[in-house]
Amino acid sequence: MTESAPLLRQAPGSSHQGGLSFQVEGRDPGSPARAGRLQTPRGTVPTPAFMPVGTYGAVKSVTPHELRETGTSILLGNTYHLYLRPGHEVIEGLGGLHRFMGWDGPILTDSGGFQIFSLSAMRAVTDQGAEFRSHLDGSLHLLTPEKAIEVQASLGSDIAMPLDECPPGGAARGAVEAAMRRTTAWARRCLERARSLREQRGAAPALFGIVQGGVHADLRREHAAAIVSLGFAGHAVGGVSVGEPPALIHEIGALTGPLLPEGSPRYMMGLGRPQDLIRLIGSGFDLFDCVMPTRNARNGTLFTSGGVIHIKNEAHRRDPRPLEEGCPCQACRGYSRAYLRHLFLSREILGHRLNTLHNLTHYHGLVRSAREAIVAGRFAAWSRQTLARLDAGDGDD
RNA sequence: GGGGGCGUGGUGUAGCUGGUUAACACGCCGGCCUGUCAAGCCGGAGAUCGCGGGUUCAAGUCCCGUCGCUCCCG
Repeated sequence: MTESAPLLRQAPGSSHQGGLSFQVEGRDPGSPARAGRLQTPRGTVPTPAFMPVGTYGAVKSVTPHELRETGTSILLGNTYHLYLRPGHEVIEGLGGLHRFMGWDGPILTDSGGFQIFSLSAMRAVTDQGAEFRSHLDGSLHLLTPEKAIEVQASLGSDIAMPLDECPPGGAARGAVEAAMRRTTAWARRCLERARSLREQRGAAPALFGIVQGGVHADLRREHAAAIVSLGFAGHAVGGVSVGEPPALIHEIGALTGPLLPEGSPRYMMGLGRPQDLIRLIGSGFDLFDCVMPTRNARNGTLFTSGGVIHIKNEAHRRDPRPLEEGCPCQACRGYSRAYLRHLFLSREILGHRLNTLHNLTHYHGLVRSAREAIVAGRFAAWSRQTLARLDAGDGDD
């Protein structure tokens, strides 16, 4: 973990790496898929990796200790939410987000760009930044690219995301192009602010660039080139699964993944279902985050290698079996589907916890299997078989 | 014994002075959820209105009887 041999040969601005290094340890001969190791000052992340979403400084219903048990190696936190509550300066005063929430592993923070998009009813975006109203109390705030970096730095984030503009799936081409230009301009400002912070304080988060471009192949190519040229420590694809036809998710991934540098991490933002992760790993992506395993757990949808289980369904009322035979999670080790169904229908918080632990364990197990398959040189077969099981089953086999 | 109130889908209730396919909540069944305003959202099944009779073009909605529950007075 102390070794710091940056492999960002393609990235000219290696001074922006913020203590990160990334090694590719295995490649699939038939696709861009690779297995790697992302080293951060707070620990190593074997890739492909899934990042549970801890918006408010907590992965809902579970503790950091339990997250470790599910296989979590890196978390996602959120600038927008923590800035509004309790306030980044409060967290900074208490020793930073890691100490505040009791998680000592790496944290990647989202910039708030997605909230500008998803809370669109209460915002106005200009070149200066995004002016928005708090969803908590209606107060007015201005989030600039510089501010986004400052907030993430004071949280103590290990990997910060630049402020970007994420147009909705149905956006007109012109709007997508405008969002790209703005995202590029903001990316430069974010890099500059990170550089100056590093000079002032001696430390600043590593920064990943974000590629926009909507559903247009030429725009994705153009923006990938623009962002890659700026020398980020890693690269993300944003603006995916924001309302466009689902089939395009994989097309965008297949096109854009290989356009990003091989020597640094590739992050597909906000994805996805297990099927999506498998395909995107096949397109060369290393990092993912998504609310799906945690939110769906609380809403009663549980993931297994045979497909999805709706735990509230009548079919599970008297089912003594675990969700998935052999799953190492707390829920599968100790409880029946019938009991989990009962907890869900009774709205017991234990149900939310067990369901969340199961879904995260399943997600981490999935990407770990992908990693092992890549290292073993059998990713193509693994991918085909795993997808086939998901497509065939309903989880109740 | 006398007087009053109530009986509407599984449960609890709406249904104004009678007028199209009886509403709501919860429950039940099913689905959705992709950089979390989300322990959330959407949909479906389910009552002919205690029972019998009457008035009326038309009754859950008025009248009579009856059964059940309930309150008050003896």
